[in-house]
Amino acid sequence: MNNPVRDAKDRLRALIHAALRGAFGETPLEGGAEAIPVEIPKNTDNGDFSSSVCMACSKALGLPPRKIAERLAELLTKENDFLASCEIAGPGFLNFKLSDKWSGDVLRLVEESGADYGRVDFGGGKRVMVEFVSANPTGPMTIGNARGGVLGDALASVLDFAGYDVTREFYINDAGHQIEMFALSLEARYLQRIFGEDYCEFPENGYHGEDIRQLAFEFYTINGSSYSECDQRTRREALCQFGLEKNIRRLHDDLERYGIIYDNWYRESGLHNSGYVSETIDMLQKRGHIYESDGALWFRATSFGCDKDEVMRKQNGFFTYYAADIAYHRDKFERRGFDMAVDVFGADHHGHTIRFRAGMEALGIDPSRLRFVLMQLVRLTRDGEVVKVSKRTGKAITLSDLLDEIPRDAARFFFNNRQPDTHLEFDMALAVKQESENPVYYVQYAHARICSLLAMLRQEGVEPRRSARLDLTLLKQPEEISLIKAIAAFPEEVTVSARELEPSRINRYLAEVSASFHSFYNACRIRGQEDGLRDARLFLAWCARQVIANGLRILGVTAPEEM
RNA sequence: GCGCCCGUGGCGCAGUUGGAUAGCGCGUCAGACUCCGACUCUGAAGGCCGCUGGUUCGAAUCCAGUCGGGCGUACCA
Repeated sequence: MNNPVRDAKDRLRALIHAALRGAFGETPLEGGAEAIPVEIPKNTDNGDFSSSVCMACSKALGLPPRKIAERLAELLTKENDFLASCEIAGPGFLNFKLSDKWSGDVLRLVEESGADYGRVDFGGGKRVMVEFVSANPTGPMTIGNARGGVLGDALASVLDFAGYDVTREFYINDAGHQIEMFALSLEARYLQRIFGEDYCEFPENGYHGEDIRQLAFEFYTINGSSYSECDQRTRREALCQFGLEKNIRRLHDDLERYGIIYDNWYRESGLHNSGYVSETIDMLQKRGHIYESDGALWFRATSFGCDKDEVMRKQNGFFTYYAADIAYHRDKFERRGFDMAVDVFGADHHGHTIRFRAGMEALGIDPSRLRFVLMQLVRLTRDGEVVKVSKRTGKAITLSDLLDEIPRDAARFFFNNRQPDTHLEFDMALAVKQESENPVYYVQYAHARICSLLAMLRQEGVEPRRSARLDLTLLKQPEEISLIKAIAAFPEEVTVSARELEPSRINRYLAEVSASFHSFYNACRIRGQEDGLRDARLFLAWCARQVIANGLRILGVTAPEEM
């Protein structure tokens, strides 16, 4: 057992299944025990778990739900150490209360698993790649990248916790039109540095940022004017290489400062240089999905549900970004053998999802192996006012600007605090507040409070005891019970987060456990209680600390022992 | 035009494969420490789940339509 909630549900399903067979000789639901609905009721008065199975079976059995419920309840209440009670309520719900053995099992599992409590084998060791941020190497990272960074990183951790073999990857778009523009912009600044501002026109769609000028000047400082006389191509390549390496280094460092470490940085240019892009197009051609028109090569995307075809190779002979991306994703599945690939990107790219899937299908790769997390844009605010630019630079706020102002923990927690597909409001004033209205402090405080409690009792000579020497059935106050339930929910929360690709559930879960702990802490004193009760409660607090620490670790947020 | 996402108390958001009285945080109001960290807790007020119809024992959830907001629909990435 490593998932108490899932196990309890499965066990209840099996019991109900057996009772149905016992009472009616059949299970009228298709799918057998698996299909029996069992859930945790919102209202705790309705028990620990409940089932609406009687309503679902009513028609097939030709009996009113309550009649079915009566027959089942009779069989289900026969002695067993798992169920404490089974009651009939409302239109025919079966409401179950579990015996307190279950609570003890939950806490013993936390003790046994420690830092691994919450790990489940949902992923079955399948290899999954999470590709995220993949910001253009032509400039610094934006706030949007900051959200994508946390989202991707936390998602990767969740998947790891859920039993996948995870690889984090950054895809560097170091080829194509924008890199051309990058090179042209650098060249212009370089030549202007040598021959004066009027020497040449700045390219029309070039990058006007100060960072480009800076890069060109650095290049000049190192190489002097030696590249002013050589042929254009050599000059551009040298400048481009120089600029890219500098920028990629910076992306790497900014992300590291943010707590994000990639397993792999993958270069688009490699796909072109090795001929993999054209090989991929050849493959599509052999399968009959490519045609020529107006001097360009087109992919018949309309055969796969898209509303228009896509250019793969332009009139000018260059491949489109789309062609490279199809090759890149083919590489993920075919050459590197990932079972699943997740792409995290901005909602403004949502049009890609269907086109990417079309490409995979055309290549004979099951498109369901490719999944997407789309995130909406971020709105930065300060005290209710929208913040557009950095006070210091007057330019759009970059990730490193943000980290100059906001602690890493707060930034990481905030950017993951909402479902990806909703617009996220990031209140910079709130993020630095050390008060309960700031959710990250609320959670961290709960952790610190428990640590401090443990330390204090230790000083008084009270060590936490092993569960084997405790009577956990002493924990029966409502606050104790609901804290145990909250702790029990963690593995299932990890499972659902992984299944839905939704790491923000972990934030909400942590806030819940923390609230549950604080309530417990206020209602149930530990110091000064009779030894047995004191030790049981201390153990419960210790378990709560472990769960909070594990959850925070998934988010890449620290779990401080004091604040 | 076509396509995707989002409409839930004043604000920000949850709500699992349809389930019982729609929750949480902030804010508002009223309370709780000579006692384990008050960075905390307890309670109250506050909602036609955008609107209309449909599916059924049962809808915030599924379907159709409609209104409002965001985005996409390049031989850019």
